[in-house]
Amino acid sequence: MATDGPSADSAGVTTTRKTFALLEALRDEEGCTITELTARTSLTKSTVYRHLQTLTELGYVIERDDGYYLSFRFLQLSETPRTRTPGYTAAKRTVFELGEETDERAVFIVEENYEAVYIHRYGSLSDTMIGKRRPLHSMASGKVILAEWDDDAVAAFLEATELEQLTENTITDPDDLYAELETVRERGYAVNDQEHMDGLRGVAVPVYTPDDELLGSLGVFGPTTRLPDEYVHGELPNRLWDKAGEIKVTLAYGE
Amino acid sequence: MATDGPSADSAGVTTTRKTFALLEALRDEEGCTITELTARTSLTKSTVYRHLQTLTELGYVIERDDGYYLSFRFLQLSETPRTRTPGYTAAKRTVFELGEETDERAVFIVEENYEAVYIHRYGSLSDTMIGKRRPLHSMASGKVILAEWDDDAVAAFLEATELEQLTENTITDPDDLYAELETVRERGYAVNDQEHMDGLRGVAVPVYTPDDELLGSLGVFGPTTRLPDEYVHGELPNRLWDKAGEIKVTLAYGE
DNA sequence: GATAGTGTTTTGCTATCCGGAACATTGATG
DNA sequence: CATCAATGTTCCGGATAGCAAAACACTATC
Repeated sequence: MATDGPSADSAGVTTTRKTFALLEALRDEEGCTITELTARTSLTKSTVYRHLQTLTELGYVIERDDGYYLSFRFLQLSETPRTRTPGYTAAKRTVFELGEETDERAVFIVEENYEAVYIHRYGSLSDTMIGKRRPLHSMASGKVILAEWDDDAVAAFLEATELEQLTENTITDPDDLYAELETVRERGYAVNDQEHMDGLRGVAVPVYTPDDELLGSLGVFGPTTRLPDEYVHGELPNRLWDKAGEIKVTLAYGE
Repeated sequence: MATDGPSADSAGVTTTRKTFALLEALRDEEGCTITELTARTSLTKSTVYRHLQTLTELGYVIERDDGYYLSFRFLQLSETPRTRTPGYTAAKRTVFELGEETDERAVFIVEENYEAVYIHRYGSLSDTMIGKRRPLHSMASGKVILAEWDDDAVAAFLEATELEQLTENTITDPDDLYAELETVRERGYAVNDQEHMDGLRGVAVPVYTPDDELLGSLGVFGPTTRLPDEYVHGELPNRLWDKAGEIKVTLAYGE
């Protein structure tokens, strides 16, 4: 069931909301029939059919014998933000190298609408996580990004969001978060110590452009058994700083 | 000016077409103001405003001081097809390795609606090409894919499309294409010899799943000066076969 | 052949979307 | 400060586009 579907209480263009409810149902499960999409959305059969026909004509949905699929044409819409700045493209290559060198999951994450968004990721073949959104406060990468903001900006974030408790370790008290961000600023890196998911640790550093603007956050995560304290506070941040510096150099001097 | 916008002659849900006209205008140029989008689309100012507000509420568009931007949320829609099969994810890593090893542009391409679509690419920081669509007949990767089809399927393709002439070398005669596909089948690889763009050569091979289904096409391309005949017909296809085989093995036995 | 399930088309109704106009805001200029 | 132009935001009445329900067509199964 698509979670971002149209709501009767929402303003705006209702037809557009219905279209996206349908697209999100397909996002969550491809190859659905019209009957299945009717069940997954709160739309009627003929509305589903009509929207699908339109989306198919526009090239955003593919109809096959067994059902409907999202088209690769959405790549054109997603690559526009993902290549918004050459830094994002440079980070892609770095994430790959980092993943290979550490033999762990490597990620490049940015913030959008107060959420951490996976832009690039090196890891398993199954779930690429790209495009997925996570709370800023419970991730090393998110904390790195928050640490770049002044207190007013962090206060606005706290006003607009809730410090959701995901594990026993998750920071849920604003004062604790301010203190943690201060630690991140001093250290130059952030650690997620099972704050997002039990058994998982992560380290992240900020990535700056040659103009010293924050580009995003470069991070590595893995099971606690493979990321002990000495590594998390020693070699790993060092390696991440090196890699972040490589991105900066690539941007300053070209490939 | 968005090229896939709504047309007065089209059937279907007109409101949805207007929404996508707007999204495509933003795809082509980000950071536009309402006035600019009104000029770029044939929509009126209040329609533009209304749709943008809806898209912003849905999280697909971001409003900033200087204009409107596409959200990373589109990654969620594009990653669904791009991770439709683990083979595509495996191909991503291989494309990177291939690009690094050859020091050329490396690509993984699939077919959708009779067009070649760049799914993964290793190359310059500027234009990543991902999501872009190209004619099948003028690309090595496209010819590899066409060579996998039987004559009926190729005939249907020829019926539905036009063999557009892009360079002097482009194949524009159906009989020539059939002959070329036969050559591709015999050789096991395809060459694009300045058929798509003057000065550019490419080589591509098919990538198969462990079930021997066609996954897509793995290719390398670069300027003719760097891709001479001996390389194009010798070491390069060999390397591509090796890499394609690696994908197959990865899929068969895991990472 | 009959039947159930699913996809496609039809159709009348009305609410939604639209576009034009009014209004609000902002920045620049004198 | 006042004025003005440009741009963004809201309002509003009308009509048509979108809707949902129903009818119809198609397919697979027994």
